[in-house]
Amino acid sequence: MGLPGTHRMTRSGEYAAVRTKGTARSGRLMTLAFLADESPGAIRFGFTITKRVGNAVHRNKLRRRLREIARHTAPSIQRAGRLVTIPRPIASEATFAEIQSEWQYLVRKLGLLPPAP
RNA sequence: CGUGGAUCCGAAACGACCGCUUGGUGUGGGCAACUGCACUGAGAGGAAAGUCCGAACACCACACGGCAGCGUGCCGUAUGUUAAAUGCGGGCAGCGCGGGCGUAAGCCAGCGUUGACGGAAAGUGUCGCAGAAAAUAUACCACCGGGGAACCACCGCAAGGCGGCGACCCGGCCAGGGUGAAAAGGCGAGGUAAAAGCUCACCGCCCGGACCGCAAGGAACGGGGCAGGAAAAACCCCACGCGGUGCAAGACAUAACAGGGGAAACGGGCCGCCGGUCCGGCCUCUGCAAGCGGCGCAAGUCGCGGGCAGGGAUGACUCCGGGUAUUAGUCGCACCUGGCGCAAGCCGGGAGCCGGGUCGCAAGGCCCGGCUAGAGGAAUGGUCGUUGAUCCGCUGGCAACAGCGGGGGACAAAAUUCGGCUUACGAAGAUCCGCAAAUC
RNA sequence: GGUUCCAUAGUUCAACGGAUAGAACGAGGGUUUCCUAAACUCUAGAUCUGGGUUCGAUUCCCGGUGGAGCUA
Repeated sequence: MGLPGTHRMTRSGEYAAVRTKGTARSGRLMTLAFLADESPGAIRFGFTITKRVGNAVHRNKLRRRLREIARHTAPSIQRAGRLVTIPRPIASEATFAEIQSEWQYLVRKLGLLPPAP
């Protein structure tokens, strides 16, 4: 899994709820969707990597990079909820720094982090 | 030297920081499930891929009979506990190369290469177009022989005669007919009115076959005028093999009725169908028996009842593309109150490798010990730095190459395990072999 | 993971192993109309890919690619 258990999303119902009820922000490389939880708790992350991205090796690589970014950013996010990341196929060709900066930019647009100084 | 093929090796290296899954030990929390911390070990491939074969293993009733269906298909041998498969050797057939013999048809040996390589004289069906004809060899054109209307020429006064051409009829009849992927033995001679294996020589072919070979098969010799085109990756026939389903198989958590008979109307399973059979249910009988009640001081006896069903609170889980309504199942804890059941939990350790012992001449057999990835919205990683196989650009140089800059490894990731097959794949290296040679 | 199946014009479907691979809708051009629609007419356009069997392959066989269904 790559993330502590409290930060995981494991059921397809959760993904569906976030995509239909949550608010989404799109960038050049990916789309982020967020759904706030009523009760307090930790932020939970999910990743949807479609087969259009490539074969299993490329999908694994991309998911691990996104997971690593989320792992480093998670302590800064105070709100409870569920956040789904859906990258576009071109994201597999981007560098780690490009993915990281866009992901954090989209997270700020969703109001989960204070604006960049 | 170049180039091609096969097999093997190999799958960039090192470091720092931050993480994930999991085994063990210690320790803390919790009733438990579980969870925190510390230390220590393990953590993708040669194809993990495609899912094309096979095996292990598991369950279904240890696996019944027939039909259907599916698979395999030259021979020997080795490896593979068996299988799938692979290696080696051989046979036959096709193609290519050059050579020898022969007037030629053709034959002979050699080298290379290819072959899903049982059967087309068991049966059914197919062979478009073209062509006279496409599988029963018939009709047609043309040819040859006989008869011969009409017409023409000649002779004759005429009747008529003779000759030519010849519709048509009878017979010969497959040698010729520019087609086609394929045309029904070839070639030479004889033969004939013209022809034809009609006859003969040679060659080919078919049948039998001494003998050789483990076998596939080869073959001296003898016989036969020659039938029998192709395709079975068309149906099919023959031989051999196959019970079904796949880890989403399944197992676990003491026990919680047993046996006989009947009916043949029900359900399920063994295989897709039929037969046959098994299990369950139904009816009935016998035995045992929880519980309740009556009688009895008691042992006991009589009757009812009945052999697994019902309800509730809370938390979580299973399931779900979305919505509404409703419901089911499971787990832990607390309940009557245990069990059953269970998709949650847990197991799924099988097979392989290494070492030792022992038996054996050996190949190898047996025993013991150790090692072994176990994830599951799916771990095995992320970032940075150094080095750099190779590549790109620029400059210099005839060239090898040198300098500077850039980029930085191919294909592709376990999902029960193992053996094969197929497909994908960067660089370097190792071994063997071919692109021939020799003889007649 | 396992298992079953499919692939033909832009789309939906045809085609005993033998035409120039056919039809409908769609597309483009033309006729008609003041213009459009409708109608009529013409045209273009395809066998997923690589081998094999066969005289000949969309069809039969074997690899590959892509896609779909079933299975808790």
